[in-house]
Amino acid sequence: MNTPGRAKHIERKTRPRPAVDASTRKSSDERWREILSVAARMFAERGFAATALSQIAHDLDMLKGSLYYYIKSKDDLLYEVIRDVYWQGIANFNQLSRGAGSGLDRLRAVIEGHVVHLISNMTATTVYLHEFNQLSEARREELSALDYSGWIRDLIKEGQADGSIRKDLDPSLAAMAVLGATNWVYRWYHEGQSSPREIAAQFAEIFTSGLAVDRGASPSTDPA
Amino acid sequence: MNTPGRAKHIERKTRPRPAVDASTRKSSDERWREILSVAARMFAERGFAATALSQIAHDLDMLKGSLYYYIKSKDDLLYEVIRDVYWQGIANFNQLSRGAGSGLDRLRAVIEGHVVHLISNMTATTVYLHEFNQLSEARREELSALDYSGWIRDLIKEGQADGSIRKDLDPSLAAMAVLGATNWVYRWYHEGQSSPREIAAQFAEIFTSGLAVDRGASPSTDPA
Amino acid sequence: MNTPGRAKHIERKTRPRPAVDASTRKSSDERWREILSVAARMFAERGFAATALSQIAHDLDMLKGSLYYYIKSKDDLLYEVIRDVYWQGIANFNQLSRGAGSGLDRLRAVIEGHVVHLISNMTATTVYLHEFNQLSEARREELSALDYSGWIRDLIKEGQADGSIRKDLDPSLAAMAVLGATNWVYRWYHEGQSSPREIAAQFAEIFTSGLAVDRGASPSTDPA
Amino acid sequence: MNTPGRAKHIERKTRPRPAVDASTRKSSDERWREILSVAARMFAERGFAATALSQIAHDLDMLKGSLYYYIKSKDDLLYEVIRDVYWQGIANFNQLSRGAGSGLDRLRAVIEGHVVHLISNMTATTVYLHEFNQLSEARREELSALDYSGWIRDLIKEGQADGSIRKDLDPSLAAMAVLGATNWVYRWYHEGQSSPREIAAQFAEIFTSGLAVDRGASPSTDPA
DNA sequence: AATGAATGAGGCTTCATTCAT
DNA sequence: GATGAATGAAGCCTCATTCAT
Repeated sequence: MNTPGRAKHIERKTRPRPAVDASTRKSSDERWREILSVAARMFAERGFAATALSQIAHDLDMLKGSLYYYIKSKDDLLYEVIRDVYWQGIANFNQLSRGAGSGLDRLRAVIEGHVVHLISNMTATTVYLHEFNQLSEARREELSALDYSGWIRDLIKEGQADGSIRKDLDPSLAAMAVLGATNWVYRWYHEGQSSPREIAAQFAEIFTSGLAVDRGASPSTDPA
Repeated sequence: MNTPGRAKHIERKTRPRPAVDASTRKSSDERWREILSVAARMFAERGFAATALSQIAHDLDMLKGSLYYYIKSKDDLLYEVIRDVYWQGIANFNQLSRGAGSGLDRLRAVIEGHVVHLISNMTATTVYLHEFNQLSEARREELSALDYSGWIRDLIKEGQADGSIRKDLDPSLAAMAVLGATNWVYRWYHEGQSSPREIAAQFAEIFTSGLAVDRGASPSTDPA
Repeated sequence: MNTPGRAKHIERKTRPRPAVDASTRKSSDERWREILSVAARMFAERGFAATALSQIAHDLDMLKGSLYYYIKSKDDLLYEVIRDVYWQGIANFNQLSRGAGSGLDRLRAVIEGHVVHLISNMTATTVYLHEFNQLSEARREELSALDYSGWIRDLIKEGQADGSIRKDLDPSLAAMAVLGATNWVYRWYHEGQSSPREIAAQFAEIFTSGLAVDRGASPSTDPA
Repeated sequence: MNTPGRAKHIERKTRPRPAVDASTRKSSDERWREILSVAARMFAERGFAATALSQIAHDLDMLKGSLYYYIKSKDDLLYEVIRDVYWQGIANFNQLSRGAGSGLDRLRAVIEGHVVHLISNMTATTVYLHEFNQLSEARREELSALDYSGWIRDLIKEGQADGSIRKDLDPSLAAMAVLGATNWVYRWYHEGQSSPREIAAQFAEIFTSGLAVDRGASPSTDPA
């Protein structure tokens, strides 16, 4: 597991795009987004290794060879899809955990926000969560700063310190439980079920109830 | 989310080698179990689609073509790996949920038992959970009876009926939270961390606390 | 029977190369015709199942995988080779049988025309006649409209109706005799023998004499 | 084409069979005949190259490896199937053409006998006629003595000499017509159609009428 | 900004054949 | 008289990638 902290200082590299003059930039950029979108969808649906570039190209009404105007390798495509959602995830978490309130309060906010964010970016998130290992090792390392589990664990520790969270739980394991429940959403959610907000609220409720100090046993009159 | 990754653990399960007397030397059954074991390990490590039969054969010191003495297709191999753990999972769950006690009590037993079982069969479980969709459609349908989420949901409903579980939670969503937390274990567990039993106990504790009735009924956030 | 054998002749048909002006260099269409031609020749020489795509590719100075830019499967190649000659055969027959004259006259024209056509398209005809059963069932059905035997039978019936052909012969069997003699040409013809027209004329003569009315009506053997 | 004559002096080689003691010989021999029979059927149905030994073995309820107790190679099987019918063909022809009467009379007998023989041995004949080229070159040469076309041509020449057959026909071409019509039977005959004798009679009638001297033009009063 | 025609490597699968038992 | 477990070669096919146009 990784050292946590508030999302380290990592500059965002500019996408490797071919030099295009100003006039064509606009449309090329649109095409690029289409490509990413189609690729994300197919990687999510069938898996990275099981998706052929020719299939992606087909859905875009172009030939597979033409994709190489935009990418240097298939791995590029996976990387770009994941990088997008990766940075959004970091930004999202930073904002969520920066709030006021006890550790438990902030944990609730994080759970809710995480679930909503995940569902809002379902396709890319699915690719990120399911296909990360298919990235080249270099790229996997490049994208290793995002460590939700560490961040959540720290939040739990803070809650234990400020008396809002039970001390009999292992912060790391509790963090894994939270992360598992929330990440797993990509495996079962589909539209038409409960709304994202409802899911988020219920999950947050379950975990805050589960982690909160037991009023009966050890009342929360034990501030840090 | 957390930097995802599967194969951190992937222990080589020692095969339950049936005591072979001298006359039965090197039975085909033994070889078949070796094949299943190696295949499971590699599918778990690199993914089904990214694993070549030649790699599996290489690890077994045989030629890739020779695998076809045992299987009819690569899909067969995935199927056999998954089928094993699939039936064990069903059997395991049946036994766990059959116990006495309130719905909540049985839910606790199921959570604990499920986590322990999952960790005990880490490799095959990883394949089952991560590569299920790579099965042919026919096979996916054949293996569609295993519905942990439905079973857990029913358990929660029973708990709500017998008064042991809060009625303000959606049983389906709560079941998904439980299942997500427990299934996710395959994504982060590796030996040397907390013991399986410890993990199981803590997860069970978090969810039983979270779902139990009789806490101060804190549906709405109740800031300090 | 005779020592059977197919490929004695197998001339390399010169492709009808559409006059290409300088701007249209090396069109894909030209390559495709080369592929068809080479495939037809090899299928005729060694049989479909015994011909490897690698052999075809080798003769074309390309890699076997490259063939798949043009075809979807090996069966495709057989199909395309056969389809060409199949339609030509239908067109040819239609024209031949449409002529004026008695049934016998038209039968003579058909026999002559059929033999000439067959020899002119020896390679493809050989593949058609010898490898038809190697087509996938779907394709065999697709190409089931060509029914020389039925057409010839009808011609004979017409001849019997108009009094030009003996009525003591079974039209179906007589048609089979005609078809067998003419189709069999692909098994023995090779350049340097009698000319196609000569063969055609002699075959036509034999059958018209054999089927014609007005010979001394020799149904029963009439020894000298 | 081959030098004709009455089937040269060629001794029949003993089948390459493993040395078996007298007690087991009987049953082994039976099994061998079963093997030949199944192989012939499958080669006739799907073609030699498209038939796998495993399919033949399957139909015999044995394993493909076990076939090698009886044969040394797949080619062996084809060879044995063909050799049987090959010798029968030679014997049959010898007997047929040895009769009395004019050349035309004997031609009639040959046609009739050939058709009946062919239909009586349909499966093996099909393999012989359709798969001969799939034999190894050595074996093809070994079985090159059977030359129906030459024999028939000679018969026709004799008929032309004795005045029973028209002199305006090329004996070779006429022989090919006869042979084509008769051999082709394997391509269309199936039980439930006209009886073998009927087919044989009609074919003989067509060709004797077609080849006979025209009573009007050149009466058969022209003995050798 | 893309096409068309490949390449080359490698993937899955089949199959004739072997050989110890 | 056959089995069981391979081998090794080859077959069909896929696919990421290239490059001239």
